[in-house]
Amino acid sequence: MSETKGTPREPEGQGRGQDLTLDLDRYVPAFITFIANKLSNSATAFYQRSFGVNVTEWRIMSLLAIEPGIPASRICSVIGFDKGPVSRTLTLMKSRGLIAIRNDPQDGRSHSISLTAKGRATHDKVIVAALERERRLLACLDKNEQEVLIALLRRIHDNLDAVTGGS
Amino acid sequence: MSETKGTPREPEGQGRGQDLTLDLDRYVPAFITFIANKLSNSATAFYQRSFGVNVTEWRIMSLLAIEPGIPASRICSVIGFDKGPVSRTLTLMKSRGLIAIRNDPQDGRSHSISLTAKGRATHDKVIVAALERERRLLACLDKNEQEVLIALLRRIHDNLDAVTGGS
DNA sequence: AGTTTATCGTTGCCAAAGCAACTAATTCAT
DNA sequence: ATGAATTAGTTGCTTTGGCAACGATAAACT
Repeated sequence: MSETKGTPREPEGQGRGQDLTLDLDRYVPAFITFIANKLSNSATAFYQRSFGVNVTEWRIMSLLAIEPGIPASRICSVIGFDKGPVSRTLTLMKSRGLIAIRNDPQDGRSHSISLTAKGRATHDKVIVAALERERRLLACLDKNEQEVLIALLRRIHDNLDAVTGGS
Repeated sequence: MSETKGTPREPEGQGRGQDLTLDLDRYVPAFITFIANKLSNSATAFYQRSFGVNVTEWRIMSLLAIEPGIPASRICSVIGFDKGPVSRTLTLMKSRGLIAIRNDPQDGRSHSISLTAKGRATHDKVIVAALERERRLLACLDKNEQEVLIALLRRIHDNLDAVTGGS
């Protein structure tokens, strides 16, 4: 308010002086958090209602379809979740017959996790809905813009240590 | 695995047939969720330790600095949170002297919320750290790429109804 | 070999946030 | 003007997910 937008030096966006504020139309952490929360909430509601799985379970299933036989630690690092919730979710999924957990003969601490036939069948249903949801989300961008977005997000993803590590 | 990557029709990325799987290197919802979770977790840990506020409190403060005197409903819609947690957080912030809540003389249900001097002082400290965190996050992109990312995220943000609404 | 150290996973505990039910207040419709 | 519908915010309940402590196994270092 006290700052005139009349000098649009391209990379400005905040007031200088004593009334420094965020520009919420350009603040990336807020954007990403907002989008992610809405996506996860609506995905859980929809997947739960339609297929009886929540988003976390779906993410685990989608990874197990790609990399069968992985241990829990691999799931944690790929989906970025703590091992506590992952362990609990795996226990639940096993009890529902979605996954099989075998001991790793090489390492008594580790396990080999994979989808059962039932888990695979559920996966094959959910993935159709998941891809359709992504398609709708990205429908506001043309094909090239989608590629640009994916490339930029991947670089941000790979740069997260710059924020989460050294604080 | 059963699909040869030898026919790279640009917009492929998934196997066809019975072993349809996600391509996690190109699946936007997973990227965004991963990034958002890591950002929020590390932000809360850092802001809590350094300034005694969590990320939700910081988001509310940053909005109150921009739009003093708004009601809670406005906070909910801008930060994308449910009114329950927002109400509880506001109560806590008031008890700590960060914000003032006055009754709206026009509407007995509504309130006018604003930062106190103490809240403003905290805001002015946190924002420096927040901008520095964003700077580090985006340091892997050049200035133009950052602009592109912001524009694309804004369009995704504005398109969320396509996924959260009709399903 | 034996002791330390590191890793995998489980569990207890807690904070964060959504949903639903509710109260109070306002607006809308007759 | 009065009853119906809407809206603002509070509160109870539940789910989700992180952190820390732990037990069990494996690796590393004398």
